[in-house]
Amino acid sequence: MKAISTELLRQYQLRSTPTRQEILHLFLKRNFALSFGDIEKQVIDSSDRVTIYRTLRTFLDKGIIHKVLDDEGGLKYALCKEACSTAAHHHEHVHFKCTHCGQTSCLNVDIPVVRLPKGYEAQELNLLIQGICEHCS
Amino acid sequence: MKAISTELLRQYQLRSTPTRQEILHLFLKRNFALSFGDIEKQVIDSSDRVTIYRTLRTFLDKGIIHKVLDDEGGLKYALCKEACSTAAHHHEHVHFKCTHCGQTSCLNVDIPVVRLPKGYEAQELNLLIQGICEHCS
DNA sequence: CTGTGTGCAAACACTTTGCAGGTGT
DNA sequence: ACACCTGCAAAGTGTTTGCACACAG
Repeated sequence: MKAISTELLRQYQLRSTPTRQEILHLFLKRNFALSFGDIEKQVIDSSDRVTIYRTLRTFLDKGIIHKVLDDEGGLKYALCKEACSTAAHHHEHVHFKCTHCGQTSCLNVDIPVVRLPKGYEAQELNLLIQGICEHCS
Repeated sequence: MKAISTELLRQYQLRSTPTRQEILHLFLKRNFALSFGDIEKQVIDSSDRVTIYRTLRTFLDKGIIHKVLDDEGGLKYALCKEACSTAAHHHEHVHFKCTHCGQTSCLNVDIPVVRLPKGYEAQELNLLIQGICEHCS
């Protein structure tokens, strides 16, 4: 696993540091979106809060992770997987938030086609579905 | 117009005060979502910032307005219209944000049906579309 | 060795809370 | 008259910035 994160960092031309390894590791371990708080809890002993902010921003800039928003505006982060890069480039996925366990993840479903009123032209589409996930049902 | 906001306030059993009138007025005048900043700019001379926060919260609680989120997590507010109350009760609409003029509004389109993977059950759906609006195209 | 990353402290922006006084009904 | 609103000040919370040192390449 460590090999994967090391490889990822090199791939994106980022220096390999403990904090980056740890955070990347976290994302690889879980396959759902993590909030700043989630991440902080796991690495606060080894890294400063500020470093986490900076690391996340760096990852965002490089396109390693992307933002995920829930209905209340709560911000989370998730790894960009193959799906991200292939589609019209990130943000074109459907997110699902379980109201029971609170986990948010990317769903691999087709993006629905929406008929817009005259004069409107869609460029990007964000869909958030809330409900019960496969684990909690 | 003032008559409308006065009527609205009475309807929701809220006292009619200058700040509430003014803010309600703003929402009635524009038919797109307003951010806290948008509202602040218009009423900061006559009302305190704190009062605006409290007024918005009151309106939210009473269901006069609802939150609208953009892709960056930016928070805006919009009047609840007929559509809001009829549908499975608020949040069940499609929001459109124009990348050109920045205005966000509720679109009156059908909510698409999404086929979820096995085990998932949808309860609520939020759709944000970004692109060019009828005015900017 | 050189430039980037990190930790710490402080600044900053945004939102909430407490309280005294003012206002709508 | 009474409950509810408002303004001001202060406390919270979350995020960013400046700077000196540490470390990866």
